[in-house]
Amino acid sequence: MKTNNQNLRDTMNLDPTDIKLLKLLQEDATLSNKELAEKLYKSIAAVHERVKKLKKAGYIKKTVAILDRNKIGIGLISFSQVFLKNHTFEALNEFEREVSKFPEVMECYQMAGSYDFMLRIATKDMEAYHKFLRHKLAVLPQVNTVQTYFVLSETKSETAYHF
Amino acid sequence: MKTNNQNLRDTMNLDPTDIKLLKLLQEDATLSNKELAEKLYKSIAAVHERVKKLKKAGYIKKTVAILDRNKIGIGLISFSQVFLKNHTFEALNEFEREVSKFPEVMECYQMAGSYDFMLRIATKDMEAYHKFLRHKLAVLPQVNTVQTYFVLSETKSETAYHF
DNA sequence: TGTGAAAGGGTTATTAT
DNA sequence: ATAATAACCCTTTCACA
Repeated sequence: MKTNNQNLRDTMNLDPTDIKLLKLLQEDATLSNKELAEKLYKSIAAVHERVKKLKKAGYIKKTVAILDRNKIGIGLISFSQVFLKNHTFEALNEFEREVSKFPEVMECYQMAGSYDFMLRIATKDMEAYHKFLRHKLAVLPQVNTVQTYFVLSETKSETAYHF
Repeated sequence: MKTNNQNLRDTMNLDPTDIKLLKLLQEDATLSNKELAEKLYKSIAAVHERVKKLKKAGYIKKTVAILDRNKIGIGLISFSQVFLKNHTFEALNEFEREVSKFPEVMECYQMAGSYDFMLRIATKDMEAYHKFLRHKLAVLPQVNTVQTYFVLSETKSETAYHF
């Protein structure tokens, strides 16, 4: 099974129809096979088959609803640059594992350059961020320093890649 | 119409079922009303009605497919801190408007603190990033300096908020 | 791979409670 | 606000090109 999947992923080639399909679905995943078929000048069955393949091959990782974060009480986004005390394999791994468990951490990236990790953090407000920093992030034994920048306003927030 | 919508948005209160619904859909928007109804111990019609309301009221902004960016040839993510030459209302607005048009810019945030904007940029590779910087971003007349940090690896990437 | 048709299931509007 | 019904549309599969 594992081998099969891997083979599919590595060998699958996207034709122009697949690319259009992916572009449409990453903008609006509620499009029905019928609607997609019309836009692509293909039959419903053909579209259905392609979408199934693209999912199986891992091109489509998941389909999700994007919520209005302010309406659900997520009022503060911040970016934290985290410097670790040391850069052993174990320290990096352990930090990644632990920090990924925090629900406030939406994204975690290991960075090239002057700091080690960049986190995008979503909290209700400044007080919630403060608690997160004091009781969760700063408490991790691998962490040396944390530098946080707060978002004033969100101008663009896109999930669809241009390719 | 506009007034109606606005009223709906501002006055709608979420009960525990709405919250569970939103949480389920932001993890997996392919769940059918039937599946949601089973998980929430409600009727299909009730779930259908709630989802419709939550969309209309703007809680659910859109539903999208999340693609595997490496498979579609987006190999480089970078964060750019952008400092503007001046901070007039017009300069800020004009920068936001122009930078949002670039497909490489996935996210644009105005920041509190020492720099003005934070961009998350997605490109095929370093060469594509370089072209973007030289011919698009650095060319904007409002831009003073750009400091870019490159992502080595993505440890966590989540679209679902914890609320 | 793509097509068209058939069967089954899901979605949606309507009704009533 | 929820439940039940019915009509409709969509998804899914299959035989065939």
